[in-house]
Amino acid sequence: MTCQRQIILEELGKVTSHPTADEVYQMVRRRLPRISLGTVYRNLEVLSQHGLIQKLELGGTLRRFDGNVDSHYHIRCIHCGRVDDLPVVQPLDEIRGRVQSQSDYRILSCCLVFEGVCPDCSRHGGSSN
Amino acid sequence: MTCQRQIILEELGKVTSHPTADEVYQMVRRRLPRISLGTVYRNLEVLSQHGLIQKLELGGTLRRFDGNVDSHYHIRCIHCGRVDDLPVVQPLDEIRGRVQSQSDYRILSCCLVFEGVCPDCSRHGGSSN
DNA sequence: TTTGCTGCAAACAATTTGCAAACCG
DNA sequence: CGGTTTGCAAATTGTTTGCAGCAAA
Repeated sequence: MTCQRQIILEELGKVTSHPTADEVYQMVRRRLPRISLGTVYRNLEVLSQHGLIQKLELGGTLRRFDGNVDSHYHIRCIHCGRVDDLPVVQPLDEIRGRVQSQSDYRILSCCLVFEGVCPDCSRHGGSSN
Repeated sequence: MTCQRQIILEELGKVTSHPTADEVYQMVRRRLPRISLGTVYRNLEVLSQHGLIQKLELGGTLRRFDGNVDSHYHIRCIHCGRVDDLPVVQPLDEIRGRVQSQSDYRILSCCLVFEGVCPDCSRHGGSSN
């Protein structure tokens, strides 16, 4: 656990915004101005493989990262790209168990992803990215 | 509906393999040797916006396309990247309704994505891509 | 001294775009 | 004709990699 890795983890823990790799880079750079984007990518990868953060691949172009490793749902705004957490209305483990019994894959994980329009974009007619 | 667009749609309807854009390009090229990859991308986009096909963003690097537009689950093998359909153990509309009542997003769609190891990769110890 | 990590820059892969010609209505 | 779509090639975007120097064990 290098200093860079530690700080990346800390910064991710501070926010609930599901930042992209580049956003993490910007956040971390305030504390480590000389860190490189490559290092950020490498450490995000290592951290997620150790289960300390979650790598989110929710569609849209960008990969995002989440300091909250508990299993939960996400929703992405198709207008602005913002990603939020959703209340869990049913444990995914339950669905996963039922699917597992019907599939000959060995299931390792599952995620439930919603797409929609966030409150801000609904209000403003949803301009921009 | 141009000739190219028609053929792309037809070819997608023939398979259940969730091909990538490039795989669609290879399929279509057998019938239209002079079609370009750019045209394939453009038409896949148009077709999915008109709800004639489904664009899948299941994680992993590649975007995939599905001629089956009914709402269903998918599973992706983390070893070989193969994508299969799964038996639906609970309608997504039901979960979606429950989430909608708790969220201030306007929900447009949702998808349930599983990750695991496919039977082939399980057997062979799961080499390769 | 070996091992792993960094910053940097170049490489990559998937997708998108600009453009002139071809096509369609 | 006017708008759309095409093939082609070049550009863009997000991410990964090679490498030489550093730091820690």
